Amino acid sequence: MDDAPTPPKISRKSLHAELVDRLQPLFIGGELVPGTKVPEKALCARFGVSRTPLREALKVLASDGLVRLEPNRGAWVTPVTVGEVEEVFPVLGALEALSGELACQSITDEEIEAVAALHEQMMQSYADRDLDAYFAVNQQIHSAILMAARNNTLTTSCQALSLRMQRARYLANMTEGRWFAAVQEHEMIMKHLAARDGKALAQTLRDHMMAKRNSVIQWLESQDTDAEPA
Amino acid sequence: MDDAPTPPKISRKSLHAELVDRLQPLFIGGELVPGTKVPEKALCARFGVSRTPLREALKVLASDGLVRLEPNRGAWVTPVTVGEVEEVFPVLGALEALSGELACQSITDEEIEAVAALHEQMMQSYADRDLDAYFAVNQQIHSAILMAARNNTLTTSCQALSLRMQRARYLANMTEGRWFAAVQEHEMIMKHLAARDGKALAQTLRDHMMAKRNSVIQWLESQDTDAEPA
DNA sequence: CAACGTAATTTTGAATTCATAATTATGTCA
DNA sequence: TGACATAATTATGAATTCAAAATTACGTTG
Repeated sequence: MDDAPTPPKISRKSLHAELVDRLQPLFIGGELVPGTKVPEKALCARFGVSRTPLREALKVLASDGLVRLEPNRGAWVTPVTVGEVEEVFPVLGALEALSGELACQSITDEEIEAVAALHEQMMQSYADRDLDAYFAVNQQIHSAILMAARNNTLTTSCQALSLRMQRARYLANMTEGRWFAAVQEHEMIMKHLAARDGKALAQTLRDHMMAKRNSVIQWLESQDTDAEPA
Repeated sequence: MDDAPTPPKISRKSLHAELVDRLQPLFIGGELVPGTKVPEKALCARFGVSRTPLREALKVLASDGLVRLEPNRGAWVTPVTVGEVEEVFPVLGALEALSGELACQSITDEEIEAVAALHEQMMQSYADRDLDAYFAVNQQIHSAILMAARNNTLTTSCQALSLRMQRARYLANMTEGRWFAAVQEHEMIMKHLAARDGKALAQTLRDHMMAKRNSVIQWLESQDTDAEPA
């Protein structure tokens, strides 16, 4: 039957790029723990590749800030510090604000409907108290807005920074109060997007980011004071 | 005398990082021409290194958008297209706007004086019609504001994008009118910074970026119509 | 037995090697 | 001569190898 009229992929991406994609989830998922060493040898074995492409991938991840390369001492998973979080969120806020403004200029009615559908789905996840599902859909919404901004550079920059913060956000169990507030912020986001009010959407997204920032920092600081006096 | 009480550098940075630093100027300086192939072999010979660290450096530069890696076809210098410029400048504008806002919150009187000195120097370069000096000091001013923002992530993101645009900006000979306008924009920037008016500085920096964007695009389009009908 | 110094081991960084893909050169035939 | 097919060459991607650095293990001495 399928005598290959379409080669599954004209050209598989190079090994190091594949590895970058496969390693990222390990950071988000918490398998690679901030502050610990990246087990080069184990990862080579796991993915069945030699050290050359793996080390190339680590260089790229290092330039994205996910790992830190210490000369002659290997690669370490970048620790999630209060300082880092304080730095990254404002930048992310500025970028998301821009994405909101641009999205309002270019988004189609169909795309707005699609975001609205995701929004409803997220509200359902909130009602169900399903945090994993909530996070996943939340991510999709921000992604969809980014897509509607029609700016690939912006998308790339956002995603790189977002990745760094996601490991923190995933760990940081939201409080009930913060979760409720986040949901309300998303109602606003949806409203401004539907009205194509770029200025308002930008400001709401920026505020949303800063609120997330505060939430994560609060959690980080509570962790510090919990763990320190052991 | 100096029997090494301080080793010049506790540890030299790794070869690939050194290469990244040494390759970047070749992009800005125009030695590596947009759209052409990166001469891997020649660069290895030039820097006296093997292909491994050079290829690692190329992976990093690719993730910064300076080169494009085509599987099995090597590395190509990313072409400077109208589309790219239209994408990057707004992002750069958002980031510089943030840098202005943050700088106003943290900058010291001494730092303001230092920027003012650079500003005067730039004005002198303008009076002298010394474009190279003007560009160099201009770069330093933006850098100083970024430094005053006290946000390393922001600095890194800005510089990576700025690098991509610099090759275009360097090529794009400013018109007399544009140069005059840029100088006036810088007068505003200086004024708002001295007054620590974050909002106003942010807006001015954003406008400044968009004006640069238009200038570069205009030049790019004039190039297209010049070159195409050969 | 604690602190230090030395040797063995492991890990890292970078050069080299090797298989494969792409490009160029050469030859053939209409 | 020009279009195509095939062979030679070169470039690329990734594994392997090797030297140097760091870490660990061990033994010595006070």
